[in-house]
Amino acid sequence: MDAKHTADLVVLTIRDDLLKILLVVRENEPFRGRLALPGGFLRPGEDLERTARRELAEETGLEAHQLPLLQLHTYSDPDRDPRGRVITTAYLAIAPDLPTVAGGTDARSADWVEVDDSLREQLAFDHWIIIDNAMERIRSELEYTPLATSFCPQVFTLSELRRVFELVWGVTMDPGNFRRKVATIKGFVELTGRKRHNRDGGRPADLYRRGRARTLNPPFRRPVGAR
Amino acid sequence: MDAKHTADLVVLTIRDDLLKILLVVRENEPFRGRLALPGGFLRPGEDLERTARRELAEETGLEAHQLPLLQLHTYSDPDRDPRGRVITTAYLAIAPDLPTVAGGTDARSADWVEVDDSLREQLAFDHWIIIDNAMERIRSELEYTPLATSFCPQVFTLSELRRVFELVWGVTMDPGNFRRKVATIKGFVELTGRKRHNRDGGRPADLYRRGRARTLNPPFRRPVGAR
DNA sequence: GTAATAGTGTCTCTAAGACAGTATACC
DNA sequence: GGTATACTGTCTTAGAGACACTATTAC
Repeated sequence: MDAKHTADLVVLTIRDDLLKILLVVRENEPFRGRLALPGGFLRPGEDLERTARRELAEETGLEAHQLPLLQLHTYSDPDRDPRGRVITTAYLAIAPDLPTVAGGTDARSADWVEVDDSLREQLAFDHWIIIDNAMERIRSELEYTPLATSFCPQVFTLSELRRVFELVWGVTMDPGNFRRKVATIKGFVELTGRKRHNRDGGRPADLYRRGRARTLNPPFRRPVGAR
Repeated sequence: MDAKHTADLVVLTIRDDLLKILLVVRENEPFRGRLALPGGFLRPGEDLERTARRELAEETGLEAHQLPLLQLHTYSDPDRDPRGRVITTAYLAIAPDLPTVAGGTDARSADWVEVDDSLREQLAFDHWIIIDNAMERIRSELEYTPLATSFCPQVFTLSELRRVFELVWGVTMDPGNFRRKVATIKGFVELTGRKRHNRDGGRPADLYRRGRARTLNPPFRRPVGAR
């Protein structure tokens, strides 16, 4: 049988010291007016990753040519879309805090919503399941891959990096042990030699950039009590 | 745009002390006569996991109602199928050594092929990429999930379980350390109390069954030099 | 007894967690 | 000086790897 196919995006960032997801208000039926993941239909000649990038730009104004996309999962319940047979593949994008986004053609507006809040909303389609699955995947990816650095700008402090782990896992971590742990993982981060001064005083922090490692060895272990 | 959608299966087992994958010889064009993953087209009312189960039964005679399927990745290159726009979602199934399989309707024959051999064959479509990605995924899953027990029958010895890790990772492991490691992971395996006697002598081995853990804590660490 | 396989104990080293102490900034 | 943030060191414990040793079978 023939089906339509969409790519939906879970776009995450840290803003105001909170973990936030990019959601759009649907402009068209079905679920007009509801919050939804940005995304849209596959076009001829495109693969799904290109669809995801194009829709992200169209719906939110985020140009993401260099943003790495991670394919998450494909949802194919026959009844998941009231319009008929629509299969969707979810992609993950993580960005450092970005300028406020603007709605594009398909969506009335695009905004950052705290992830926990988004899961309490009435979302369009099965999007709450997609977000829920995505969050569990991200919590796991933090253990074994340098994904956490995707939340940080090009150069960052270890406090910023630690905050990513704390927000995603819902824990607090000892700064000293975190620093030592990061240092034992080869290729995770590199010293830049520069420092960042704080407004309110305090010792200036060393600035780091991402390393070349594509996998963390040894991996992080999610603390007991973490999400 | 509309597209056709297929589910393809990476079915693995250990036979003759080798890691083997289930492949079919294609009965129809395109790629008639070539080896391919079992799989086929989505039908109305089915989700992709049901498609995968149905095709597995039709093409290979394997009834897999209770076999857990793990969704791997969706492949959507516009040119991946010469017939036109066909997107495929790959699923993983792992089975303990099974009775020899027979070809079904769509496929001339189904047979177990050593995985490394399969990657040297000229496979249909992009199936070598799917297998390659699947193997990397499995190597990773062994670290964090009880997937290894899926290769074993309901009750098994620790030597059998250790052999799964050795074959998938391409290493040899110290039996004593492996035993101690397995014991520290809560809910990974449980003692049955029974023992298995060997033909050629040797101390009888304790028999275990899978535990309830869905994630390994602490996880295994892939030895250096492992695949 | 020997050969074969299963299982235990011990020693060393790495890594994790708790937490005290030091360093460098702003005020 | 006080406060705030960044970083270092030390102690204890858990886990990994190497490897010697004991246990139980077939022959």
